[in-house]
Amino acid sequence: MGNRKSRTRRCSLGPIRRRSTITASLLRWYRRNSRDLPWRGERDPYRILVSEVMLQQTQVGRVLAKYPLFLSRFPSFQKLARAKSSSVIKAWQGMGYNGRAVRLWRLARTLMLDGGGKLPGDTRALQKLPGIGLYTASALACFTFGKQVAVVDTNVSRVLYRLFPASVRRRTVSRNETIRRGDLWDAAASLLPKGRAKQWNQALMDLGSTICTARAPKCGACPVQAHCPSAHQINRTRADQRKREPAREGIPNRIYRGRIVEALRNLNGTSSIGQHQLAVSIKPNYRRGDRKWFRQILVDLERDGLVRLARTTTGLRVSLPD
DNA sequence: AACGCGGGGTG
DNA sequence: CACCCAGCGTT
Repeated sequence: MGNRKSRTRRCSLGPIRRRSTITASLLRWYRRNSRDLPWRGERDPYRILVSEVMLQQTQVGRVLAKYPLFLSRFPSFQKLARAKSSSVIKAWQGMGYNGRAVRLWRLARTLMLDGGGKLPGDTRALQKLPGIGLYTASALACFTFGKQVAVVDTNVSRVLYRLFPASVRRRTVSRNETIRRGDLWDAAASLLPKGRAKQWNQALMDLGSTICTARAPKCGACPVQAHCPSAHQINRTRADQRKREPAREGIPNRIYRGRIVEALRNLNGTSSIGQHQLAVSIKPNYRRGDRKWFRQILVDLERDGLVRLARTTTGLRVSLPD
């Protein structure tokens, strides 16, 4: 793959000489500037998995604050699998995207049930597990099993697009600078320095998160600025017309969802709460006209495994699932 | 390909 | 206030 002669990849990234210079510069920079993150010192695949799932669309700073507590509460696949999903959802407090907690819990149960209690080592098998997509599978393969595979997250994606704009074409611009997926992963794979995938992937991530940032990148401090066609040319972030999300009185549904789960976390023990009392607590001006809307939110949450709904003679009661 | 999903930090 | 974040699953 690093063979200069038979490069038949679709997306050539230019002369091999310049690529070597870039990889060498970046690896050198990384040796002196790597972030010291707790999961980078871990060997246990479980502990790395937890960090990767937490890091899905969630900033490092927030994960740092929650990671140790979660691990002390659930130190292993087995402990996680034996726990009630409600306790996992509670431990997820403050992380956002609560569905990740449910999927992680389901993953642990799947593993204890028919996976021999251990993560598979290859990307393909990993991706079949709940909550593990292409990124997380690749990250696990590389960071815990030492596989020489590319790992492309939002940081890497941005760095590659800026460094190789001609080769890594941007197909669509959506929320994040989304790049045409195939090209991007191909480009990342063709860049991997032999035997250094782990350092290389983490170097790209660190560069993206500390220097080559989405807004106001610090090109003057960049180790590869001399090779970057985008250096000092990032003027403004794109107006990125966000689609409006489903909302009620200006507040997105997902915020109400978050409020509901948070309210249930704060109930004591196994208790549940009546639908109306819950509704009023998460939307103070709750009215009859909101009933259908609120019911749908609850049904969606139930589908996502985040709440349990119980029909009683007095009406609907809501709690965290067992 | 386009959505929906949390919630806090930043410019 | 709008953008941003170590993405994933569904449609």
